[in-house]
Amino acid sequence: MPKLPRSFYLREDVLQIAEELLGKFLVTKFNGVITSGMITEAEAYAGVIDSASHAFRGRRTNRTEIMYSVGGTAYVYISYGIHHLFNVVTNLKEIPHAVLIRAIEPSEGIELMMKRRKKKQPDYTLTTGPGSLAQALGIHVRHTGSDLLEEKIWIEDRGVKIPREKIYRTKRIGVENSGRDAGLLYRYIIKGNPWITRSPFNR
DNA sequence: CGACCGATCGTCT
DNA sequence: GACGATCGGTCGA
Repeated sequence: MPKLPRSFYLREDVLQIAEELLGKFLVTKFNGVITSGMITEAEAYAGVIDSASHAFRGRRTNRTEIMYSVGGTAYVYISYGIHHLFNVVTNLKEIPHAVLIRAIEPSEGIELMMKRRKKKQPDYTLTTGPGSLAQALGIHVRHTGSDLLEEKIWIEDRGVKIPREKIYRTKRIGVENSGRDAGLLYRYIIKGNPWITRSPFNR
C-alpha cells in the first residue's frame, strides 16, 4: 500500500488535510513489527494565527521547533507528564501547521497494541484518545522529527473513501482556555464510528 | 452516566 | 514553580 506522498503534506489548507486524513491508515513499524489503524478523528492547528496552537504568534522553543519542519514530519510531545501525543506537521518548512491525530480504529497488530496498552480484552479505549493511540502504536516523544516517508511511522491510503456526509466538524477538545480560537470547528470525526473520543461506546 | 481528581514530568516563565 | 491539545479510576446519583 502506498505511503501518502510528500505533496499531500505540503499543501496550504490544514483543514482540508485534517479532513482528508479521516479514513487513511496510520502505521508504525518498529523492530520489523507493524501496528496500524484507520484514522477516525483529527484536529487541525493552523500555526501562527491560531491561538490554540503551540506555534501561535510564531512561538519557537526546543519543543515546538519541529513544527517548523517540512510537511510530512512527526511532531510528538508529552502532555500531562504521561501521554505522548502524535501530530503530523503540514505545509512548507517554516510554516508550523499541524494535525493532531486523536483516534484510530485498530487494524493490524491488535495483540501487540493490547500488550502495549496493558489490556487483556480489546475495547474502544484501546486506540481512542491521542495518548492512547500513540501508546498502542508504540509512538514515543523520541520519535518527534521522524520523517513520515521513512519506514518507522507513516500514513497510507488504502482506498477507503469517507463520504462528505459522514464527516462531522466540531470544536477541538481540551483547548477551551486557549483564547480567541478555542471555539473554531477544527475537529473532524467520522460520524457514527465508535472509535471516537467522548463517544458513548467508549465510556 | 457525569463529576471529580490524582498521576507525573517536560516545558516555559 | 505552575501548568498542560490526557487518562483512568472512583464516587455518587
